[in-house]
Amino acid sequence: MTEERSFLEAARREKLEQLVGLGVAPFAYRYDRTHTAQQALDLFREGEEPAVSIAGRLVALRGHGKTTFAHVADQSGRIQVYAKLDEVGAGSYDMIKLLDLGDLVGVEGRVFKTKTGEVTVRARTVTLLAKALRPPPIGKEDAEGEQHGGLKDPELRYRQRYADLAVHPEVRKVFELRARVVSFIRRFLDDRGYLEVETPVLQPLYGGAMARPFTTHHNALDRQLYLRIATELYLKRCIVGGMERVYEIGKDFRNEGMDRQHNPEFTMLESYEAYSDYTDIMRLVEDMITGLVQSLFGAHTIERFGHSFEFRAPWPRKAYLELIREHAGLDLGTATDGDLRAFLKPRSHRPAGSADPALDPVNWPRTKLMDEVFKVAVEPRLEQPTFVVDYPIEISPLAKPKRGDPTLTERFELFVNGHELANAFSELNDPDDQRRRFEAQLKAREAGDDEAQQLDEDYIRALEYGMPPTGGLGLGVDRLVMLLAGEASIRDVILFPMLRPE
RNA sequence: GCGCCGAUAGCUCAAUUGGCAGAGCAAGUGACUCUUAAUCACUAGGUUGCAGGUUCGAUUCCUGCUCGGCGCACCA
Repeated sequence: MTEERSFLEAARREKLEQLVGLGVAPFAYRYDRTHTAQQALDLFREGEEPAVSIAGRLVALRGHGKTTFAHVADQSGRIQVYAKLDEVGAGSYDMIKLLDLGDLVGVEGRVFKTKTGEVTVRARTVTLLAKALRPPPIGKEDAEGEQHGGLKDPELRYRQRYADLAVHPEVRKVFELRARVVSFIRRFLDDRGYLEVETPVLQPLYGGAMARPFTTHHNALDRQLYLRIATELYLKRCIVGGMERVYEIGKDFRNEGMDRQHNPEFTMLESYEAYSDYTDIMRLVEDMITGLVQSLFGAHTIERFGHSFEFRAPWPRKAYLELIREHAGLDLGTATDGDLRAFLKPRSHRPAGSADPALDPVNWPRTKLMDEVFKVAVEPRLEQPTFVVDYPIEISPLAKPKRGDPTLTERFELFVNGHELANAFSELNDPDDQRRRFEAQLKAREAGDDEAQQLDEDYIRALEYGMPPTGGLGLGVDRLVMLLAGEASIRDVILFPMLRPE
């Protein structure tokens, strides 16, 4: 490493030594900042020169011999700094000449306006707070505000998110939005009497969703454990125990492919409310998301991805089977499996004689065919917020049968912009029925569906103690943030997304 | 997992049919006490992702690998 260090870093280390030679401590302990950059800008009044101390990273540096102009950026924004030999003193100016782009500095002085009209801090003292030994991948902004250079390589942006954030304030905005979303959800549920709880990430059995898990091993117990794929079954155990409204916002882990909508670990909100059903949960979701959009943007309509999304409630509720009839022209009451395959054939891009028989629609059970028809024909059409309700019972093993039609369940999924955002149901609380549903899942597993759920005896035991009727919700937080931030890739709403090792 | 595309200086990008690897910014030295993509002069900066192959000669053509992007599959 030492001999491989680039000449750019060598130059910075050389300056570091010169600074030490000048008696400057290159890595300070603290700084008394009185104003952020934005506060300092706002402070300016014509004819006044208020004193401020600001601190931040040097993002532009223009030396002119015995004067130096710079821009210092902090979390609030950036402000110009003007340092003049006569005003900071010769010793201090020697230090200023050794500063580099990327260094962290504190500046104390008075706010004034230059003759070209930019509000600026006229430095009285400049303090080095931390020397940057590596050059920041900083771009330049021209008079029209257009960026030149900068960090564009997406791999570097995700791998070195610290550099991405340091150089691109707009990236930080996405994560500020994310934080406001999560904080709003907490407040919303807390205000409705929900209790936030934490359930196990390491689980002896995984359940609550259809997915392949990560496995791990506990040494002292010498047993295999799974990273959770959902919090569902534990949260409902809480409901059994009399915690009538609970939620958890946490990471789930699914051992599946990665693409711009999937990261192996992702953030899920799950909430459960005793004595309510899925219609209550629909209203809860409407209230939560319309409230969120209103609180974030002060409006019910937002423009994203070239479309306008209208969040004003109530949102349309459309039955799963109706939508398939409407968009695919298939009546699932009378259509045969062959009809479904015939519909899928021209629309599905699956390789015909694929090596993996599980990928060949010819071998799919009817439920999977239906699901595929829905995915291909219906999902892309669900642009505006829409509740899809009453899913077939075979693909909903944790939901109560629908009143009046036991082939369906009281379940809904919320779709926006063609993507599923939430999944919810009237929770199945009949332990004997739950056992039968698990057993059906076991059969599906034996038939080769490795995402089918496991039979959780302890969960059934919990239901046998009696679970009140309960409405439950799962909501993908990353997906919600993607929609609200207008980001097409999940990697742009996760600070440190999963990447292959360098 | 499959397909397509990509990887060149710290960053952003060039390089003609295969013929000495370049620019802007960043960096170094000098000049400059209201500049703002500061300016001017000079200087330095490269194992062209890795490993092979073809060729007198490879950034360029071929094969394999690594990493990434996009699409498909899986899924939320």
